[in-house]
Amino acid sequence: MLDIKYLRQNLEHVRIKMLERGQEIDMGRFTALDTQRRDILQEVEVLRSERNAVSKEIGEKKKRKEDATEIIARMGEVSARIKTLDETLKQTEEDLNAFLMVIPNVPHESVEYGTSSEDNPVIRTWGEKPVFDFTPKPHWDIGEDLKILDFARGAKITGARFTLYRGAGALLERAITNFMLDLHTRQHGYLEILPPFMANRDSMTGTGQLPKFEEDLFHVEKTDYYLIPTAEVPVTNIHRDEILEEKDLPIYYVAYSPCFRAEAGSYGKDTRGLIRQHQFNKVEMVKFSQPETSYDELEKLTANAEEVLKRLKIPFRTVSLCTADLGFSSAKTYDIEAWLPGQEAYREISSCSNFEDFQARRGAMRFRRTDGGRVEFLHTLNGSGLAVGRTVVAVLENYQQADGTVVVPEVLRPYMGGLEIIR
RNA sequence: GGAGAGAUGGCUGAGUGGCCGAAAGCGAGCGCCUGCUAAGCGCUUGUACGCCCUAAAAGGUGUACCGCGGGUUCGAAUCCCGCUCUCUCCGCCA
Repeated sequence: MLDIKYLRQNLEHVRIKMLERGQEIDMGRFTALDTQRRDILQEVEVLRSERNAVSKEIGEKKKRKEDATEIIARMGEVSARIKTLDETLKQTEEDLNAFLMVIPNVPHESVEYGTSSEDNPVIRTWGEKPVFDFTPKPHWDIGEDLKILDFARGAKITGARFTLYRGAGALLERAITNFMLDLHTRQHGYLEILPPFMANRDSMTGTGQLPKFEEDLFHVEKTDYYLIPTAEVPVTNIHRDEILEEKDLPIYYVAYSPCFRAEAGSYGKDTRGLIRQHQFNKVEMVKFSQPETSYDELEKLTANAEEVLKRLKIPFRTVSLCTADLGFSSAKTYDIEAWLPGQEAYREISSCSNFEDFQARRGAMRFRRTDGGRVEFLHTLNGSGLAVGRTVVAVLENYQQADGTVVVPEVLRPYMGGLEIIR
């Protein structure tokens, strides 16, 4: 959510920034609601003030056994008026809030203007693409041939976009997860979290999934709960409605979780393989920082995610999302794209974002300055470190051999009982 | 699933209709005192929103907030209703 005072004072600037994202915002409606709210607020507060004063007077009169029936009657009318105004005020605030809640974040000044993912500038490229003396296979063929991925049975058990892992496949997924958690906790200074895999409406609203993107979520019937689409939701909401001490910042958390996405509107896209599933595993890094250091933290966070691919020796490139491709809550996002030889394409494997105070404002996440004691919104960041299923894809495709077997990356072998080749 | 108890400021804990944004203690901050440390003394110590002032802060002022949402009343932390969460006991269960 944007700062309402900032919005008031920068109407045109925000309008243009939203247009760059491809969003038309009706600023007239905002101004009307905002003005109406303040007008009613002022009127009702004057009346409340009067009621407070006179009620005190009534109390004193009664104590002195004086007659107060006349002013009691008058205050009855004032109270009735307050009640009416309160109802209008409540409605206006709801409308205003609903309006603000669906306005995306303002892109950071360093974010380039663009109209699609084609316009995302490449920031850096790492690694040598493997050269094969045979035609590399896509991971779904590799996985099925080795009997480590079973798409047909996943679909039988549940439905499309669900996969059954077997044997070395299941072990590989688990090994990658543990390797990444160990790297981030032991080398990069993150505290491991194991969060709930369902979250309530307030949490979903805090991080920005709701109210706008309800159709992307799985809702659990007869409850207020949603399956989390990413560990970002429960982990960022750890500090919802809290005031932290500045000395405790920055805070680094890392969490493994399964992620559940309805993938509405992606019919026909990536229908084969592990790339786009309704359920997948992810290791997520989440940071809380002071505003002045959040962009340094974003660079470090992105480097932490890249380090996973470097250690796995998988080629990748990092792009900066342009205005049109930027997520709803994000001010700036780097996507890390791993090279997939089977598809001859770079595919997203991590997304690292700085939300600035956008989520903090929605979720009332604040901190108190050591110097001066002022309370301010903090900045939240997160990034995949990495998407586990897609890392399995990258390993299978980059480490495949002519005979259909797959070499296990060296850093994963300790996590797989020393296994060197999946055959 | 059944029965009961509870939810107050950073923490502990008073408060059963007006004198309560809220006692007291602890903690924290500032100052005084003491050769250092400790003790002692004094003061300060929530958040949000609106308005005034300001370049912006600071400051002033008003309103709201005692788990959340309604209700009664001139007036609610306090009375009534609903909900959520926590704890205890019973049942069930990994």
